[in-house]
Amino acid sequence: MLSNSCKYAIRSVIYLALNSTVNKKIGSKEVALKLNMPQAFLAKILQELTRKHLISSTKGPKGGFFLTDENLNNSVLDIVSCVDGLDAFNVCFLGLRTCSSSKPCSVHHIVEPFKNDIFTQLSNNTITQFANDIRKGTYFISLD
Amino acid sequence: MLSNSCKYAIRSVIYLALNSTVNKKIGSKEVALKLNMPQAFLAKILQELTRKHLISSTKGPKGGFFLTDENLNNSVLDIVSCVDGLDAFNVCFLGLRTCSSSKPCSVHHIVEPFKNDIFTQLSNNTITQFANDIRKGTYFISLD
DNA sequence: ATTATAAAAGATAAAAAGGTCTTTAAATAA
DNA sequence: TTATTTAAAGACCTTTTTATCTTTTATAAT
Ligand code: FES
Ligand code: FES
Repeated sequence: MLSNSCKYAIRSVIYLALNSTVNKKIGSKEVALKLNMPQAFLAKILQELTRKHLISSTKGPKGGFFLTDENLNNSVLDIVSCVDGLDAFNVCFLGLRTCSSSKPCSVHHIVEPFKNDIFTQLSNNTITQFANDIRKGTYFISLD
Repeated sequence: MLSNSCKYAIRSVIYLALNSTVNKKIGSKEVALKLNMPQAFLAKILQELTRKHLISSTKGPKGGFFLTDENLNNSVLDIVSCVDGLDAFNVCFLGLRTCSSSKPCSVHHIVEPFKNDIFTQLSNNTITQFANDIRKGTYFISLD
């Protein structure tokens, strides 16, 4: 459902939420290492997120990526929207031209509630909230 | 979640279930036309399904694709398994190395029930049963 | 000022997915 | 038996995704 790039993006942003501050910026190298992602590829993705103001960065020594309060208040769906777009939430599981309850495919009744649930979960929660749940140990984002 | 090829495959097989018999074989041309799929590409997919005995075919005049009783009793998951494999049902939505309730990602509690539901729906129902629901008008597979 | 550091930019490339085209083989109808 | 029809096979092409490498730019520490 989500592209590889998008998965990398989400986990990276949460990692930054958990581990960086404006005084402790983190390089793409560390993120890639800790979350087991291809470094150069991740750098590109973070670059795009920066361009779209979903994360922040500065160059040079002690530079790197970090999240401002504004960045932290974005929803995870903002990340998805930025990297993949929102098409995935509108398409039919079996490839019908449109996904709708008036002309449902054979699995629509299962798929639609799921799409709604996941959409709600991703749009109603900020990066901070996702990060907090990781901190608490409720959920996980790394691979160890 | 499913590849394009797999979506084509599922809808085609259901179309064959609804419209073909051993005495009324249907060419890839008709299926492609009726379900709005690229004909040559679909031919390749049907070819593979034939090789794996999920559908049947004969060459020559009055030849084409059709389903035997045995074919009709396959589950839709058999199609998915043949075309895409079953990986999609095991991977983590956010890209963690493993998807498990013991180390869940932030959306696991939503994704896992969905994966189970859809897996059950696809594995517990035969092609015939899917076709019957279409016949009844409960669900749809074409695009008109 | 100089140097070291890290992101930005951009060119390049490998792999996978999606799709087309041509030739060959099998079956049937005439 | 010949012509016709349709799937099978296989070579080829395009686009998207995933990824790497090199050069440039900004920044901060010295
Ligand atoms: S119509 Fe197929 S998922 Fe909604
Ligand atoms: S751990 Fe992410 S979907 Fe199960």
